[in-house]
Amino acid sequence: MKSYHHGNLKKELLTCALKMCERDGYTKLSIRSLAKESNVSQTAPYRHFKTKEELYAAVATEGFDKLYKVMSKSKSQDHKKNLISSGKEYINFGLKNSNTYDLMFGTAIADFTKYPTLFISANKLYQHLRSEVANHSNEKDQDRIDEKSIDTWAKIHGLVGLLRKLQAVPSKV
Amino acid sequence: MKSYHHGNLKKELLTCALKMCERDGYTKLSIRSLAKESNVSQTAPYRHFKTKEELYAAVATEGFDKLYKVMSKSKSQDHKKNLISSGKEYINFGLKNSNTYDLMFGTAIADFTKYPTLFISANKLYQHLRSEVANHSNEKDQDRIDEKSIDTWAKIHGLVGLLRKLQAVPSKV
DNA sequence: CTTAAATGTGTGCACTGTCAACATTATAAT
DNA sequence: ATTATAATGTTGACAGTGCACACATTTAAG
Repeated sequence: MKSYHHGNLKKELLTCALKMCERDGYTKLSIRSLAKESNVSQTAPYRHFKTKEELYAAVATEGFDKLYKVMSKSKSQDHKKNLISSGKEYINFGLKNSNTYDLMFGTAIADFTKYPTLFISANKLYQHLRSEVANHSNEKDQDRIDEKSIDTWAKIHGLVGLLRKLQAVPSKV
Repeated sequence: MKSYHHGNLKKELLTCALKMCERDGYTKLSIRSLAKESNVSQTAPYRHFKTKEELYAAVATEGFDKLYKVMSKSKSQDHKKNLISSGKEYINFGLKNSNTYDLMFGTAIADFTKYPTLFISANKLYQHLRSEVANHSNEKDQDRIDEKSIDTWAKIHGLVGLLRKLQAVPSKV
């Protein structure tokens, strides 16, 4: 029944990895366990991901794309509403997908620039946030927009991190 | 020369682990490599750290204590100065000791409450920040103080994380 | 002084990332 | 269509890992 060549292994590995990562945490996500869970030989994944970090990068990319999606949902005329919605979605994502989130923002992947698709996805997310900040603040100066964007991102990102450590109640964003 | 019983192995292991963690990142810090670098048998560390996570916890505790120390340096009458100094020291610590920082705030240690000394050290740090925030803001309401404290911590924590990902210039804190 | 506890060593198991050699299939060149 | 080649799969091996066990040696308590 099962042919020697799978035909679509890379995609299947990726979705399986995403599932496993979120379920068990990325530290538990091993190439071998991934292979086993995908019913394929131990080293088959190496044909599609040269190294474990590359697998991580692929999973993280998927994560950034998913996050981008939920943050782009709100398309109100009210720019403030958009920004708030994005913030909520961001925090929600960070709390619900905490394992994937940690892979995305931890030190598992040392250098994003080594993985162009990952870098692009992460940047796309930033650009989206940036545009929302720009719209909301009516700021013209590009550097100031970047400063504000990073500030807000930092705040939200920090919140996500701390909300998981402490059992504190989130303040107003 | 070297006696069978080391006499001070735990402390020596800890400082060695701290060094290795910062040098290679906590993912590379293995119990075995630690044992080797400390010139002791592979399983000797297990007499002092029952599990790898416990070793992590010990290193992280050390990190929190160090961070507390540098953040408590400034004892000006000007509360604003104290807060700003602490912020700078925090960011500096996060950037200089990025590997240890990641161990402290990543998901390597799932639940702080499992390691009381770690929990206490982390809390002590928070209480310090909290007191500085309280002093600076002249706020009375305890919940509001907590909110503000978490907000500022979140912002700084987020900043540290992002500053390492992006090559951006930090904005005013 | 004897006995128990603390702390060290050696061995072994199951798992990991990665590599090299080989098998099979799909694709491109003739 | 047939053949060479590249893509994709499998098996086996190596060193490194966390951890559990039995054992050795030292320290401390009775």
